[in-house]
Amino acid sequence: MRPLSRNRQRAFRIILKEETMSRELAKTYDPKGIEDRLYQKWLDQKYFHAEVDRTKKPFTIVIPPPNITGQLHMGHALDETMQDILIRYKRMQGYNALWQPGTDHASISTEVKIIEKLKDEGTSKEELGREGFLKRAWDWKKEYGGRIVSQLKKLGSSCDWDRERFTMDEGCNKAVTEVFCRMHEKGWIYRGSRIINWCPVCNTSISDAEVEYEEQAGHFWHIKYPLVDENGQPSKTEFLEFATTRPETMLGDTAVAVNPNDERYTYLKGRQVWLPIVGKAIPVVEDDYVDMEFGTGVVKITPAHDPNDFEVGKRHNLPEVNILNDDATINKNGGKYEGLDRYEARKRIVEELEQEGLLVRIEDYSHNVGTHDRCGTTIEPMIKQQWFVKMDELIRPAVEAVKKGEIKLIPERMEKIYFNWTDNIRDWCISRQLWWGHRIPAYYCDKCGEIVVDKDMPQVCPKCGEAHFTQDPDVLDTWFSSALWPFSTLGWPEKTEELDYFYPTDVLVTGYDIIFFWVIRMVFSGYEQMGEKPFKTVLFHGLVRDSQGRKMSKSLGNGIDPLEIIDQYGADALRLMLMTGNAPGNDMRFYHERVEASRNFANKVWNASRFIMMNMDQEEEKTGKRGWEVSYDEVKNSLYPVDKWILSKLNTLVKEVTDNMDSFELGIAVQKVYDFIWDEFCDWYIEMVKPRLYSTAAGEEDGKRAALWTLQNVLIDALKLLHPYMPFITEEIFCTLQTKEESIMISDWPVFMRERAFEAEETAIELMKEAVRGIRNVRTQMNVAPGKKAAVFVVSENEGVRRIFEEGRQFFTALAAASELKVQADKSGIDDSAVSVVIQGATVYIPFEELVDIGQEIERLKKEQKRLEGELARVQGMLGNERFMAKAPEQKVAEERAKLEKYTQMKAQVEERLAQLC
RNA sequence: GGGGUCUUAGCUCAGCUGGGAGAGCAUCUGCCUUACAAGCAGAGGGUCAUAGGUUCGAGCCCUAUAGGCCCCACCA
Repeated sequence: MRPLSRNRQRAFRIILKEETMSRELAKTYDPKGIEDRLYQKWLDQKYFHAEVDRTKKPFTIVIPPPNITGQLHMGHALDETMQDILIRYKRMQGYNALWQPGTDHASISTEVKIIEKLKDEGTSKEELGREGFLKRAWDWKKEYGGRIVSQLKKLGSSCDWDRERFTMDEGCNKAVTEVFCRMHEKGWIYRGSRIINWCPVCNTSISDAEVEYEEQAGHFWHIKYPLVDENGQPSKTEFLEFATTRPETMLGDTAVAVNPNDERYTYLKGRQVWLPIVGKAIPVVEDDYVDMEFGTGVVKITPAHDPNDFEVGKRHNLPEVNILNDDATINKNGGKYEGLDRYEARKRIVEELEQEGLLVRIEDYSHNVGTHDRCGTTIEPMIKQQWFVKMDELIRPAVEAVKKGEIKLIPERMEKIYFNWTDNIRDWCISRQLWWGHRIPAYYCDKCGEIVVDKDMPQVCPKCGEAHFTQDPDVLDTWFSSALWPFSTLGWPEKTEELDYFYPTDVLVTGYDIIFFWVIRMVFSGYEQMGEKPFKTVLFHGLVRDSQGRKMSKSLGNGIDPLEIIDQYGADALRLMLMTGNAPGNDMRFYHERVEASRNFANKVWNASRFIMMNMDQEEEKTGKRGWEVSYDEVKNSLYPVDKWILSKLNTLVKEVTDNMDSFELGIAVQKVYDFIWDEFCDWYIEMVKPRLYSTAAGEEDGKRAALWTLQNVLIDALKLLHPYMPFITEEIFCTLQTKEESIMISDWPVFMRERAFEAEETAIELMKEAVRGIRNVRTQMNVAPGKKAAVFVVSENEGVRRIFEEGRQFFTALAAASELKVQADKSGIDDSAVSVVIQGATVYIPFEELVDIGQEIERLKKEQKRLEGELARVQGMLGNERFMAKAPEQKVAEERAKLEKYTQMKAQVEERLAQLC
């Protein structure tokens, strides 16, 4: 390999093979070292930073803030890669691109982790007290909060780190308090005693969205309660049978219900049943809620521990008897069962019922049990005083926005999931009995108990004048602050320039799994607080699963650490792998083989560039001029048809990729770039220009320079198209390749240029490619040794076709392994035993010295004849169909006509050749 | 119970508004051709789940069926 020019040596010092200290570029691309160096450069140059600039159009993405407790996983990697691609693309297009980063305090997750840690240290939350605990939490945040951020950087994320935010920083706190007070003022946040989901392990209420149902094998206990006789005593003969999955809740039963239309039970009207164990009479009520078809048509009602029963209880004014303590042990209302765990109590109650002859039978039963999504504990419905957000009115603009298309969801089917939630929405329980989070700005008068909601602790009670207050001990659901993220990060409630300029944001990228938790809540919060949507488009992605299609999880131990993959293959390879062959909203599987394929592509790009740089160096040594110093106008007239062909192909690529990116078809876009670089550019174009570059013949200087110019400029544009996906390698090559611009990430995105569309050259080169493929094919079929050259005759009556081959003679000879190329109008001088390949308008003959099996050759031609006949039949069928001709679009008809001509011509050529041989 | 989604080459998946079935990996054959063996040149392999329908034309639209996955609801 050639030595490098001086400035090139400098740039490549880092990637030289250290062990040899030779001047060769490494044959394989090694991302180690390069990635960190380039990322640091971008940071130093402040390329990620965006300032309000009214002369430019903004393009904004807010990051879904990762939890401070989190470690980077494949889901993040996919999420961040997509955002980075969009941001880098828009930045190159000249937009003022802001990627707003930050982290989430993740109230309950973090609190649980800290509690675990405290336990290890032999202490506890209670022992530390609220203040002490919060101090520990902040320490924890300082220690681990930065970890996830540094991991995001490894991916190449071009976030504006100068603007990093945290959901519990001063500004976000202010936003949360402001929203709480405003909504309370409006009556949309209220405090109420309602049935909520309680996690007995985390000791807090949780929202409906946080309940995960899982199918569990359980039992159905068939039980009977005695009716109450006329003396007010339990009857010895009359019973009412029903079934339950949670027998212990009978301690809180306050009624038994039947359907009013159930004729079997009309006699029960006005009667009572005897609640065993507890020993009291409870009424029989009639309620439509009861399904007559199910079981015996009798339901025990426990208003305090079942959401449906709660409703029934409200309708019939039933007492609510809470039988559970917060840790799910039975409380004093459970009498002798007080203090027992809910499951132990269940066991004993069943035993007691059995002894009393009230247990009819036990049936195996599989049913869905609500669990807490964070800890997996079976949740317990309980009636508690909590804070709620009233949803019915708040949700309306959020529904309208999507219906009217003001907010676009990609893929579209996500809209159905969205509406499914909005249509069935219930009030949002926002208070949590935790310490780590935003404290609820509600204050209770120490004297009269009056509730005052305000930004700060009130001075005097408006009711009784008392000056002492106690703040509500609860904190807010972590999603309450996340819901404000698109505007709180931009400075709201202050009227900042940023807010005015960057809001509404453009795209939100996230997984479909948090559509309820987050997306919808941001939408209604945006409309409510800002009077404007938070983003224009939501781009959803799926889950990254393991190679067997399972979710990656800690318990399965099947998670793949993105950082290890980056270490092994480079961030670019990981990013490319995540983006190929995947459609929006679809899950994908992780395969090492797929990362390897991406790594191989990086290497391909590297080597193509290496080849081009080598040739440029040689040219520079000779002429002292760099390729990029030459303008298009200077080489325009020296361009060969192949040069125009690749430029034209690139031109089309630019248009298509841009269109795909604009429609968020990121996977399709990168696939096209991949195919262009590997197939068209490397496998064809580079091979086509090699003879020209290596030529020492006089008078070829202009042509050589045109080739170099084309190589370099096509490469640069291809790198630009690739840059959003593979930022590191493209930057490294770009900077080495030329010195005009300092970074590819702030260079201009390529645009389609009409004057660089060369249709004639495209057709010509495609024809030659077909000839080359045909010849290679025949050679393989005939087992011709690769090194063995043979003369090639191209015979065509068409002068234009002959000219095409004359103009491409140089590379065609090389690619077709021809010892010599003769282009002629007739087949004079060609031996009959020559092998032939038919392309449109020409027949290519290859006379091999060895005897060719004529029979085999005839066979081959007949096969080709048959294929063409098949094609012709299809085309003629279409063109002969009146209705096709009447209804098909003009362009389609023209295409088919062209095919008819092509196949007719080729068939004639094949038949002519067959006639000669037979 | 309601809804979504998938079924395309041996495997994993693309296939944009309907207009002659694609990629990567795997397999087979031949090549260390001075950018790249993480490569090059060739090849094999698909009744696009099944059955109907709409259409000049269906992998794509409609209906039904079978199987897989997911979300929501939660009949106690």
